[in-house]
Amino acid sequence: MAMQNYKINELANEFNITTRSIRFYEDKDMLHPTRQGQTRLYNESDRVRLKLIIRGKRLGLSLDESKQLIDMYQPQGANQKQLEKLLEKISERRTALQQQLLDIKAMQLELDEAEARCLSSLHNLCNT
Amino acid sequence: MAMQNYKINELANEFNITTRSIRFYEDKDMLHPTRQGQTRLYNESDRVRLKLIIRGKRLGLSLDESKQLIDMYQPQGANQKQLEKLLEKISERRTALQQQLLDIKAMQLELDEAEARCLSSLHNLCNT
DNA sequence: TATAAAGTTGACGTTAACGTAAACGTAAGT
DNA sequence: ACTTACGTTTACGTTAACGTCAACTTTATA
Repeated sequence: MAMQNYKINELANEFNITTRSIRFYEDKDMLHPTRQGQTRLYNESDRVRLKLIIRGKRLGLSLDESKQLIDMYQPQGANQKQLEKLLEKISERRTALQQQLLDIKAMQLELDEAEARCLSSLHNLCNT
Repeated sequence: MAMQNYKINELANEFNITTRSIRFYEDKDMLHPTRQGQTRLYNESDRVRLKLIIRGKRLGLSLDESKQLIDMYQPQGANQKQLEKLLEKISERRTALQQQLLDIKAMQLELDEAEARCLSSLHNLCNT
């Protein structure tokens, strides 16, 4: 089973983004496609990284934050200090995620109330 | 019990943002302080709106999106069409929140794995 | 072989969300 | 009266994350 390859447009379609964005991410050193001639070829690893970038965006992360997160996932030749720093960052991220969970719950409740008021208003409009 | 009032700096401190931001939000029509002389005075309603803005930011919403959400919460003199549009938007928001929940869970798992690898690497460093 | 389709690299434009600085008014403490 | 702190407006600066040409090459296809 040969390593799966993707052309830039395939990825752009799959994730519903522009090729411009994909090249931009490469510029930011977040993707590292090989070349066939001058054409970019992406492998599965790049695809995963792209997926993580998109997910990060949905959670409101900046590209820099996503990059840091992604880079954390393979602590290759990291020394002790770097590893401890990573653990710190992981912990911070976890805290942020917890907060986001709370925020989501709160916002869901407010949506419920807003919806109720909307429906009530609609009902009133019919009965007057 | 008189209506609670806040000065711009009190709010800035409470939410850990700059007064510049608060004035900016007013410019965007998201806050409506009264004036005492030329000084701004914020009431509880403004404070709540500010809280919603901040929460929106933590979830990655743009100011425009937050504004729309906040404006939804009081469908005052909305007609039927507007109310139905609101219900639609509420539903969309809910969907987005659901996706964010999934994203958070996924990211939490990945943080777990990343942490495990970090700890393992640290352990290896000690035993070699 | 022509011609369209998809790829490339610059380079400049754009929008959001403030930061920052200038230039000024006002109110409190010493 | 003087300073210090806080308030104001106006306006230009900045960063992130792309969009949008332009000018070109390569690949696929009729």
